[in-house]
Amino acid sequence: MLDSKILRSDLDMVVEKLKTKNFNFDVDAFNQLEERRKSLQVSTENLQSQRNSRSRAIGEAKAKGDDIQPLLDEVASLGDQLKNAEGELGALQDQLDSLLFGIPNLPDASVPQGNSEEDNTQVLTWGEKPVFDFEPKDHIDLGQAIGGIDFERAAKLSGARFVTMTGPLVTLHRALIQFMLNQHTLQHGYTETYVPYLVNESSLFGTGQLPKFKEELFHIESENHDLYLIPTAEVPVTNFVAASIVEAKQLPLKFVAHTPCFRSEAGSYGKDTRGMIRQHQFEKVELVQVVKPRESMNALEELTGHAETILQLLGLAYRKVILCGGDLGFASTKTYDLEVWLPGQNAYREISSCSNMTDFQARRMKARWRNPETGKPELVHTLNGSGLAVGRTLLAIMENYQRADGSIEIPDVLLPYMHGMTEIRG
RNA sequence: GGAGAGAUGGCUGAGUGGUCGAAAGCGCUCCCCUGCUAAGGGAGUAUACGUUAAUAGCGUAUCGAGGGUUCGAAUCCCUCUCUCUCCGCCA
Repeated sequence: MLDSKILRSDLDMVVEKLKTKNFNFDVDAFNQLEERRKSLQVSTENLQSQRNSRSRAIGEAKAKGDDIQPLLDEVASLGDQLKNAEGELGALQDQLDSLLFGIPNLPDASVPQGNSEEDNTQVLTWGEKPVFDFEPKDHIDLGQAIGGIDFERAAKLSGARFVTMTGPLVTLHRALIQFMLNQHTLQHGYTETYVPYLVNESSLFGTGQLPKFKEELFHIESENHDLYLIPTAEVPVTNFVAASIVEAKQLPLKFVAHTPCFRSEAGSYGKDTRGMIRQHQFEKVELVQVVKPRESMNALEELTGHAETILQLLGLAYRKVILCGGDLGFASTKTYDLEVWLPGQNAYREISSCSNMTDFQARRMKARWRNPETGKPELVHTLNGSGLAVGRTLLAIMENYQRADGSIEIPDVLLPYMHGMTEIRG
């Protein structure tokens, strides 16, 4: 959510910046609503003021033992007028709110113009793409050869976009999670957290998934419950600081959480239908930071670096891009995507997305810190990034570490977690 | 699942219809005193919105959330959420 003050004071700048995010702001509609809101608010507050002073007078008169009936007659019509005015103002405020809630965060000046993935700018590439003296398979064929990855079985249980895995590949999957968590807690200074996988509407509003992106969520509604499956650990973890004031000396807060993520993938029919790239359910190790506003851009570099370290330690070639305005997420002011090289697809594919949300989520969540310089509570900045998406990391390892006979070598850093296994074969 | 208690400012906690944005204490800030430290004295100390050149004044809202009663609600009524205690059940 943007600061409604800058909408009023610097609307042109806001509209201009939103254009780079391909968001067309209806200036006329906003101005009209604003005008009406202003006059209605003033007149409503006048009525409230009258009511308050009259009521006080009645109280005083009563205390003195005077006859209050004439005073009561005077205020007889005030109640109805007030009720009308308050109702009208409330309805108008709701309209303005729903407008405001739907406006994305403003992009940083360093964000390139553009409409789609193609316009993202590459910052760097790391590592050597593996060279094979045979035709590399994709993870689906590899999984089939080794056994243990079964999409049809999952379809029987749940439907499309699910998978069951059995055997050593699942051990590798678990090893990845352990490795990532250990790296982030022991080397990068994050605090490990355990969180609910079902969250309420207000949490999702706080991080920006609601009200605008409801169709992308799994909604659990029953007689006694109204909850959503988390699409990412960002939601529960970032909301740790919702409706609170954090002491300056506690910042930055750095949390890491391993959770499943659930996404309905509505609107992505026909996209990545094969394999494990795009699933309704996947595991992710998520990094979240809560920082002082001044430090958030540095924190984004740091956090992205932490995700990159995982790729580097796993020896996976990747490239780092800055998302262009059109590809940038709703709540983000700047996002780095890390794209891992997949030999089976002969392409780089997203494996991590690291974003600085500045005060956008903090304002929705009312997450603040006490600034010692002013003594006042001010909004914090929040950041998050995948460190990494585990399912995609698993298939990246399968495809990058495959051998001619279809077996898969285990990267060195994972060996301590594989209880003796050095390779996986069918 | 059954029975009961509760939710007030950064924190603890008073307040059961009127001048209450809210006593008191703690914490914090500033000042005074005191030859260190400690102790003591005084003043200040919520947030949002509107108006405004203004972080000055003034106005409005906010005592878990939403509704209601009333001229007037932290206080009374209803619904919901959450917390705690006891009993039962249970991974």
